[in-house]
Formats: sequence, structure tokens, C-alpha cells
Amino acid sequence: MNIYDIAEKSGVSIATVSRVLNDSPNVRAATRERVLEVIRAEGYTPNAFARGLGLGSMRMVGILCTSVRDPFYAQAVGHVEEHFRRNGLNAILRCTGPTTEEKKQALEYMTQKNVDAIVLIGSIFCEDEDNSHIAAAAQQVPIIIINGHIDLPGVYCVTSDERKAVCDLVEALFRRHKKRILFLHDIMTYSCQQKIAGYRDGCALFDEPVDDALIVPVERNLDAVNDCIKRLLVQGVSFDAVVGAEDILALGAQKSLHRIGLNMPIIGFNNSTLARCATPELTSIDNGLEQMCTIALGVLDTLLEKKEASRHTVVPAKLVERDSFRAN
Amino acid sequence: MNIYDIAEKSGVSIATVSRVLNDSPNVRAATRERVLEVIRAEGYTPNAFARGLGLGSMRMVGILCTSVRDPFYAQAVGHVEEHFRRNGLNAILRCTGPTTEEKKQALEYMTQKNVDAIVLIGSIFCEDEDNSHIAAAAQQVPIIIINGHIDLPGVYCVTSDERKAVCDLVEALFRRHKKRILFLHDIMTYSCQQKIAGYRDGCALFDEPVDDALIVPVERNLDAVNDCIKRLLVQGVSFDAVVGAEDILALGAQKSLHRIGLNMPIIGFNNSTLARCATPELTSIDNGLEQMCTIALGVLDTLLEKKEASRHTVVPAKLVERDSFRAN
DNA sequence: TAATGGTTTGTAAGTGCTTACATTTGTGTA
DNA sequence: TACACAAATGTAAGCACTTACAAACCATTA
Repeated sequence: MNIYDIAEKSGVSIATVSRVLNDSPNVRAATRERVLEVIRAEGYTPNAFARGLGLGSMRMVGILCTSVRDPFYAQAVGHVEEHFRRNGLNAILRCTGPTTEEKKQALEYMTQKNVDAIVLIGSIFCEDEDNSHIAAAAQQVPIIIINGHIDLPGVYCVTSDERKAVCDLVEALFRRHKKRILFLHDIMTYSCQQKIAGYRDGCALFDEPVDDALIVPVERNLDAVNDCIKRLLVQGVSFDAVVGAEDILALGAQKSLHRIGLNMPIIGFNNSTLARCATPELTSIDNGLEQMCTIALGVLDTLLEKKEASRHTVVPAKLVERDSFRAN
Repeated sequence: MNIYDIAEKSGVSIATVSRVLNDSPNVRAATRERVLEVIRAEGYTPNAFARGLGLGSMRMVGILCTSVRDPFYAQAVGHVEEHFRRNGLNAILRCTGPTTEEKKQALEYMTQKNVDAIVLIGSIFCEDEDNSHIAAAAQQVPIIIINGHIDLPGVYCVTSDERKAVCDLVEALFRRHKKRILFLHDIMTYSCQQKIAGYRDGCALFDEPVDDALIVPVERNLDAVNDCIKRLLVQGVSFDAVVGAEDILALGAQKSLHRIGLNMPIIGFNNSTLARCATPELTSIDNGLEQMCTIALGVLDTLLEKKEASRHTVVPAKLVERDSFRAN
């Protein structure tokens, strides 16, 4: 069943059928009706590949992220997919895992599939890595990074002002005489770099030297955080507040410290479902994911219309105070 | 840049280039090398649409789910996508939202895009709805349902024995003289139906009549659950244990009851990250999502090789006991 | 009535690949 | 050296659509 069958059965040429299929205005209403009738009756659907060949696009957009299993990314993927869907585009999802090799492959795959654009969710690529493959891909197709940054032509970034948010937070804690703030993080993404920069900014405001022993990498799961906290205490590393680069890290610390009987302000990041589910409820910095997505998708729309767009947009991040902030 | 260019530059015909591209054994090693050299030098990648046209497949699989934002589905999507990727297939993701109309459209879209298979995650379609569109789609392409069931030719289902798990749970609670078990659920999916059936089974074991006032629908967010619990108590509906059809429902109940000062066994479903993040940690029935995915994907592989596979597989679900179970 | 110009339709040439079949090349044997 | 046969390569016909351009149609207007 192809366009020739439909053309024959409705007594027109394939060009006319194609026009009907593509909502061309140059078809007489009566003709259009007749063709549509046959299409309905035969249950015909045009072949997507042939269409892609002819039009040079299958109206698909690639989404890359390190893992959809992470609720934060899942949230973003959900946003992005939904927006695309509403705009008649569809999403090819490809998760990458953490290695550069996988990321490279994923990007290559997407360009091979002739997607109309690529959205990178989360800072899966870092400014300081070798990004020649991104540069190459960006020449073929617009690339949008949500919550990450790489300064390359053809690459459009939307980030959150996490640096300022952390700086403000540190300032607030300092004012409460919490001067030994433990900062837990996992992979050193762009976003993470910004947070640490904010931490240092905050300390600098008060001319306090930064104790690097308080900036601690740890795997993003409760057990790892628990072990980490215990180890720090055994090692005699003292602290009087905790900031986690992800809610799960902060939550792990909160659980661990409560078990030990210690009480102090604890702040997470991303304001995920987890934050409200915790007991006591977790204070968290909301990096405005939804807003970032909206802006990113706006940029994408602009680019798809072949217009120019701003290469880097920053949205504000803000503290959402809950019980865990007020502890002493 | 197309296959003709490569053919010309390497002094062979397009057929030979195509053979090199498709790893055909009928190419002399020296010729293959020469062609590959040109391909590398020119940075050529074959056009995916043209390939799809010729081969009748772009090696893509559709994933449908109601929402990736839900961590449970995100988990499943992650599994499925990863498996595909390892097998050289890629995923088109499409979320549907709850309405039948959207689900229908999503299915139609997928068949139009000529995917090699469709995976439905979660019981987004119910046995008792009008499933003619699924039947139609299943004639064109294999459909796999993970954690849902529809008895139709061409539709392959993998479910979890949630019915038995709930029945066992009810039995265990009854033995502890908890006979008024509140069951909270949201959308009435196949999975949810099974859970309720298990609830009834358990009551039947003890010849206890089921009080339908204890089977309560509620939106899946903390506030809604909190309101619901308070409303029930005000209405004088008494209960001495809570089972949530999702962890978030159980967790909402737990928080609500703790606030009020009530203490009772609380059990959730899916054994999500949430369960371990709760305080006290939430007991949860693990429906073996990972195992379901693995089996489903095995079935899919079998089908893609044009072999026959079992139409319905059931994996066991099991209770993961944590603190919230032992309360009184 | 014929010329004009706009609308509708058709023809045919892409789009870039796969693959059946024909042809050429190469190898080993008599 | 000629022959048979297999391996390597090429030719050309798909695959199902889009679209530039040409042709036909129709309603005005002079």
C-alpha cells in the first residue's frame, strides 16, 4: 500500500496525493476530500522513511542524558519530550553512562540518524574535556545543553545560577556562625564546578580560607554517604552544616547524622520529590529545571526556524527552605 | 556527500560501497580497506532515511509510557533503553499522559514511524478498555507490555505476581490482628486491579468481608494523601494498617499519620528509592521490575528473529521488610 | 471570442540507499 | 593453455516519497 495505490484509487496523480498528505493549499477542496476518503478507507499511512528522504527530516530530536533512572534527569527528559510532542517533533532517547567514549558514540549516533536537533540534558560534557566531537556535531545540527555549558559555535546553553545560590547560602550559614560547611558531591560536572565556585565565593566574602577537606566526593547512594560521614567523623573532620550537590546526598547525610544523634542545617540540591519526602523535610536549592527546559526549547524553536538565538542563558536558582534548614 | 561520491573517490561501484557499509563478506579485503579509507577521509555517514527505505527498518524501537517523570517508569525506561542500545537498537520515547486518546495517538505515531517493535511500559492500557487500536497496531509490529496485560494476538505481556504478594501481605497483617487495612491507589491500571484482587483474596482466606470504604483512590502526591487520610479519620473510617499501591502513597500516609501521632504498619509498592529514603524506612513490595524488563526484552529479541515466544510471563513479587512494617 | 492570468493537476526527476542478477576477474585443475 | 568454478564487482531496478516545472483548466475581461 503506497502513494501510487491511493492515487489510482482516487483517480488523481501521486503528486496530488502527496499534496493532500502535506496539507498543500493547491488542491481543490473536492479533490482533497476524495483523496482523504480513500486514505481513510484503505487505512493508508505514508512511509516515514521515504518521507524522511524526500523532506530531509523525520521531525525527530535526539535527547542525550547520562541516565533516565536518575529522577532529576527523568524530570528533564519528561519536560523536553512533552514540549517536542506538542510541537509535532518526537524524541529519540539515548542514555550514555558516564564515560566520554559512550557520550561520543551517542552523539555520533544522533547525527547519523539525521535528527533535527540534539538536546543534552545535564552537564554530560564538560568545558575542559576534549569536545572536538561536539564541535563536529554542532556543525551539522543545533545542539542545546540544559544545565551545562560548553562555549562552541552552534552549541546553545541554558544554565542556572547555582554559583550565586550557593554563595548566598554559605553567607546565610556563616551569619548563623556555621563556618565549617561540608560539601558533598559526586561527578564533577559543569554544574558541580559552579556550586563549588559558589562555595568558595561565599567563604571569600568573609575572608575565610576554604578547607578542602570539607569538599568531599561521594557516590550518590545512601550507603556510600553514610560510610562517608562516619569516616569523616572518625578522621576528626568536624563540620556544622552540610550541603549536598544533589538531594540524595544531603538526605543521606541527614539520615546518617540523625542516627548518630547530631543535628545541623542540611541543604540539598534540585528540590526533587525526595526533599519533601524526607523527614524532617529537606531544604533544597531549586535550580529552576522547568524554566531551563522552557527556555532551552524556546531557543530550539528559534533555531529550527533558522533564526539566531542567544548562546547562553542563565536562570536564577533559589533556596526552598524547609525543616532541615532551621536545625542547630 | 553520498554513496556515489564515495564510490567515485574509491574507484568502485556504489554496490561495493554499500557492501562495505553493510559488512558483507563478498568484498576483497584490499577493496574494503580502500573504501573505508575514503569514508574516513571524507567523514561520510550514510543517510539513515535512505537506509531505512532500502532495509525497511531504521533499527528503532518505540517506548510508550504514561510519564517518565514518575521514577518507577523512568527506571523501566532506563532498563529498556539500555538493553536496546546494547543490541544496536535505539529508542523513540513517547509519553502519553493518562487519556485514552493520547495513548491511541502515541501508538499510531509509532506504527507510522515504522519502528521494529513497541514496548508499553506500565499498564497504560487496560484489558477492559476498547483496545481495537492495539489489536490493529499488533498486526504490524510486535507489542510488548511490561507490567500490564491485554490478551490479544501479537501482544506479549510480562507481569508480576502482585496479586499473590498482596494476598500474602494481607494474610500476614491479619495474623497480627490488623483486620482493617486501608488500601490507597491512584489510576485503575491492570496492575492496580491485580493488587485489589489480592487484597480481596487475602480477606477471603479469613472469611472476612471486604469493606469497600477501605479501598480509596487518591492522587499520587503527598498533599493529596494527607488530605485523604485526614478526611477518612474525620469521617470515622477506622483502619489499623495501610497499603499503598505506590510508595509515594504509602509514604504520604506514613507522614500524615505520624503527624497525627498514629502508628501502624505501612507498606508501599515498587520498592523505589523513596522507600529507603523515608524515615522510618518504608516496607515495600518489590514487583521485580528489573526481572520483568529482562524477560520482556528476551521475548522481544525472540520475536525480532521471527520465532514464537510465550504470550504471558509472570515474575514473582516479594515483600521487602523495613521499619514501617513492624510498627503497631 | 480570444487573450489573460490564476488555480489545479500531472509528469518526471530527484532523494540515497539495498540487492537480485549479470558480468568480470581470479584460481586451480586437466 | 584452456576450462570450470568460485569470488568479486558492476548494473540497474527497486524502495516510497517530494517537488520543480510543464500542462491543462477555468473564470475574467477587453
